[in-house]
Amino acid sequence: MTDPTPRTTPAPGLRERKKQRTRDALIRAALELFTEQGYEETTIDEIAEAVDVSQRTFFRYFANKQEVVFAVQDMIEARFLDELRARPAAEPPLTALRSAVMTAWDDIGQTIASTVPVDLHMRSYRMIESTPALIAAHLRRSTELEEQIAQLVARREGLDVDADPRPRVLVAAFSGVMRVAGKVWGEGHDCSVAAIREVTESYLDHIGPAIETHWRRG
Amino acid sequence: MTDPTPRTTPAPGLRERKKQRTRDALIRAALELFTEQGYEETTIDEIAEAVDVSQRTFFRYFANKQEVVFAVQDMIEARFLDELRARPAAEPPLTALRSAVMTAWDDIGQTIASTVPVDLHMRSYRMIESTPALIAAHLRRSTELEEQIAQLVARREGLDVDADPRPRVLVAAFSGVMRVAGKVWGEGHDCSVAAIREVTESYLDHIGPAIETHWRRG
DNA sequence: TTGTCAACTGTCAGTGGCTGACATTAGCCT
DNA sequence: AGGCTAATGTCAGCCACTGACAGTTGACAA
Repeated sequence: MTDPTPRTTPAPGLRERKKQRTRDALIRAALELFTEQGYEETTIDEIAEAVDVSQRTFFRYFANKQEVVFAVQDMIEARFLDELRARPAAEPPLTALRSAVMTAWDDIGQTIASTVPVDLHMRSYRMIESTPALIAAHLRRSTELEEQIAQLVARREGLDVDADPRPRVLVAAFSGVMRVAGKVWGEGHDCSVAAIREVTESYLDHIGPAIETHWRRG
Repeated sequence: MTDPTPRTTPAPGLRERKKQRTRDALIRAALELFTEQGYEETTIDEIAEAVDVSQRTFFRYFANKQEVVFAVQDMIEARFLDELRARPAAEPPLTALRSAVMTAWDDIGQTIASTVPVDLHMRSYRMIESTPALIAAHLRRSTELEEQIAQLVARREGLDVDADPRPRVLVAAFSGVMRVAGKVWGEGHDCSVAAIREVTESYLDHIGPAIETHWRRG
């Protein structure tokens, strides 16, 4: 009766599905509470109670209170990095970054929205930017992600990140643009995925021509 | 008997001096413990006990555990901002920044060293860079300081930070260089103030000519 | 189907960061 | 000297987080 040949994942059993549901519920409940009454004002006990699990269980899914806030970002970033790794090596670096972002955003429409509605994600973004402790965490995460991207870009081009400054510079510029795009989206009223796609695309168009000189010595 | 006409400060009484001593002792003890056994591994109780005050008193001097780590940086930054404000308006922006840094470092030799030995300060710097929670806090503080500097630079030049991108760009470049200089100093073995002065100066020399075009419309 | 194993969860007790309330001490000022 | 007020100690309590132990529940083989 059961089909034991799924495409890639090894058939998630009942246990795995249950775990996933609990995790998703915790994220949703946490973000809902955080955005409604504030991050500091929300207790882990409240979150756990909303999902009807023990406080201890919360900490079995998330190492700390901050982690649940960035769970969605984690998914998006992981997807982005995967896409980036999958881009053909022949593609110029900025083009690869751009394509990866776009593909990632498209997938988010399906994958993420099933966990957390897009507008909740947007409200969370605003909450992060207005909570000192989360701003700090966000900055740290950003620098770590930048470093990862720089490493990937360098490998694509066969360069050494420490010897050649161009990967880090490109990634810095790219990240700066992405950051501004995210900010503009967060301040706007359009919570759709299409909106952030649009904004990102137009912003990337601006730096594109300016940087996209031929890297690889011909 | 008492001289009621000090130059600027209104004659610190016994109470004030005592407070200052307690605060300094707390900072010294905290940094000493942090650098020796680690930040997370050190308890507020330990710090308080080392200075022979109650835990509650610690929290009357510092809002939280992180604050004591950055107390010295706070002094340095405050001094730097003061110097920057005092620079003549005729000076080109980068020159003003450079002069302010140099003067600040010179003062640190006297002012800060009396609170915390320079080598302890250097060890603290290394500890911060290797403690995730402190890295995050450090990044947030840095962006806030950058914003303040950008505001000051903009005012000097009679510009609007939101309308003209140049202040923020200059400050970003300046901060980047300062950051690298700090890193290089932290990795080196020379804990003297002269060393960091030297490093800073040489690094600033590099970007100087590149950016120092005439800003003010002549 | 059943029984075993391992994973998931709840409970409990405890640590450490942090705060409010209240009493006590100690510098300041007349 | 004595009143005022700031600084401190004490205590009780909240909340984030953790280890230990026990109970429950999927997974999997006999």
